Amino acid sequence: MDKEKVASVLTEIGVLLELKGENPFKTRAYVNAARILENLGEPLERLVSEKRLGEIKGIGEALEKKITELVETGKLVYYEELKAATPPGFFEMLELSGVGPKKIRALHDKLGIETIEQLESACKSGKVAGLDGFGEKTAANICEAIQLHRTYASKHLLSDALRAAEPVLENLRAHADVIRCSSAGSLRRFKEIIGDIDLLASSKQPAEVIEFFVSQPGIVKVLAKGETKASVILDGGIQSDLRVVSDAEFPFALAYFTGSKEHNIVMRQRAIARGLRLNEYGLFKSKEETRDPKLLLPCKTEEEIFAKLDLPFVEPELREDLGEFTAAEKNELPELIEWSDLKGSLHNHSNWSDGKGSLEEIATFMDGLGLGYWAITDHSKSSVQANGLDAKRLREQILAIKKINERFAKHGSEFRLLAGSEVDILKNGLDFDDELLAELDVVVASLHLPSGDEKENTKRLIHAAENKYVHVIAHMTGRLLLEREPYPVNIHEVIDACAATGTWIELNCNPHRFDLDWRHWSYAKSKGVKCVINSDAHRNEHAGFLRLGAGIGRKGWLEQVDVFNTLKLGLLSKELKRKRVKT
DNA sequence: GCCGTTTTCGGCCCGACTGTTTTCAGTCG
Repeated sequence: MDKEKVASVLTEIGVLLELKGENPFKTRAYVNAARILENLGEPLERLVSEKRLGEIKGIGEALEKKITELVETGKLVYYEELKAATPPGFFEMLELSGVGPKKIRALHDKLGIETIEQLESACKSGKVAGLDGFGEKTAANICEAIQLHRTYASKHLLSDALRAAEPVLENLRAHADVIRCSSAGSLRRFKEIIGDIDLLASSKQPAEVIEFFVSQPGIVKVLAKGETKASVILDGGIQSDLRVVSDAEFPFALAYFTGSKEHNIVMRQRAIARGLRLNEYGLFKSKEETRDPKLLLPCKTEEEIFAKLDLPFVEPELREDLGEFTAAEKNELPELIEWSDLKGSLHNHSNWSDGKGSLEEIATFMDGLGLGYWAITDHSKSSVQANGLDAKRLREQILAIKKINERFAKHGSEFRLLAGSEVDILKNGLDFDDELLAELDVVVASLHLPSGDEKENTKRLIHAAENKYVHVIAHMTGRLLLEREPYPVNIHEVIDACAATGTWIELNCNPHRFDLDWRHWSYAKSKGVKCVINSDAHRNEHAGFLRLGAGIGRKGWLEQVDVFNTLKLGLLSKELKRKRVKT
């Protein structure tokens, strides 16, 4: 069993233990172990066979035994027994807002409820309201939560969350009673999937700001409203929480609510180790929890908080407790890429295949954005559904691009279109022969029809990387966020092959993809593999994806030097030719 | 269930909001 599956079993055990009413710290140990495995730098099988699992902090005797059983036998008796003893409907009930393990347990023990449907009818018949610790209001809230659960999915794409959050933030910023405000949480950390939108503001009149917030246009429902905090559902079904604090508290609250939870725990521990206490209200000279202003070590910004804990500023995208503290202590934090470093995109479409604009329109638009180049990589002939180009049409397109470039040159513009192809990786090789590929400026290779077999997919991708005319492996895993799982592929083996052949890997910045996942870039980087942040544009507006892609690149610790489409055209062209010369 | 340069046992981050409570439990982040 591979580490992703092992990790998901451990996470599920965590949930099962929670439902069982186990010690919450025991629960956390399982969830924590799952996280450790997901971010493992080396193959889990090797750790197991060399009996080195126990050396990892957070994995003790019991977890080592269970993980070993999972890896070696593909199952775990403990997990199966736990699962058999838990009604499957519990998991769905847990997704209801306001319903947690304790309530589920009580509802089951006293009313025998095992499914959402039974829960709904028990609420309606008044049975729930009659229970100890429950009441009319709770029953009504559960009914509403069930409705919301059915209407809205609870996870959202980063791009959707940004689109919903930006106007609200803008309005808050313009409000006279708001001193500072910011997004926080997973949105500020630029996670590819967002649960809800966390917002933070500072003000001397918190109640006024809360009132203003809940009266924003496009709010479907106000879930909760207090003096300093409110939760709403925005149009489109995304929940948004606003917290209002004093301006002195703002940097502490911003750091706290930005998280991640794991990052915060380390920050608190660093404070404790220095005889201080850190919480959302401040950094205090105290050995106990406090918010006594007399003990406060004032900080105007997050930078100052980090400095008082002997650290340089850690960018929000890095705050996942995935190595940022070690790097910060050694003063080795990366200088993260900025989206304005990007000079163009090497994977895009036109109306010659399934894109929207003509070559001329695309060139004019991208030049107008101030970009230096834009590759046209329409689909190859096997992608019939996308109107893929055959060899004849591709050669016509190369000529058409040449003419457009001549016109740009004549008018003194340095902007250029690059002639390319997104060539399909088929079962028996690439969709075009080498002779044609050699005529292109840039070749992007994609696996559009993967098999269900990891070995087969891996082999095909490696084969593509080994072709000296292929510059870039595009959207390596084929995932569609919240829609489709990645196809099975051994990512490390493909990265190794790219390293050996000088092939670049794409960070596809379509917000449904963000593929290759940011979690794999540190490995790619360690192998010296270069990244290309591509918008995979099918219409001109998609150039805006580059901003999102750069943000995901930052999450993957990428710097300008790691990303080849930060190069100016002259240097890029040299790099594009290098692989062909080398082999 | 994990962990330990004070500890091998007793901690493990902690506060706001809600609803049900007359002082707190559950949930959430």
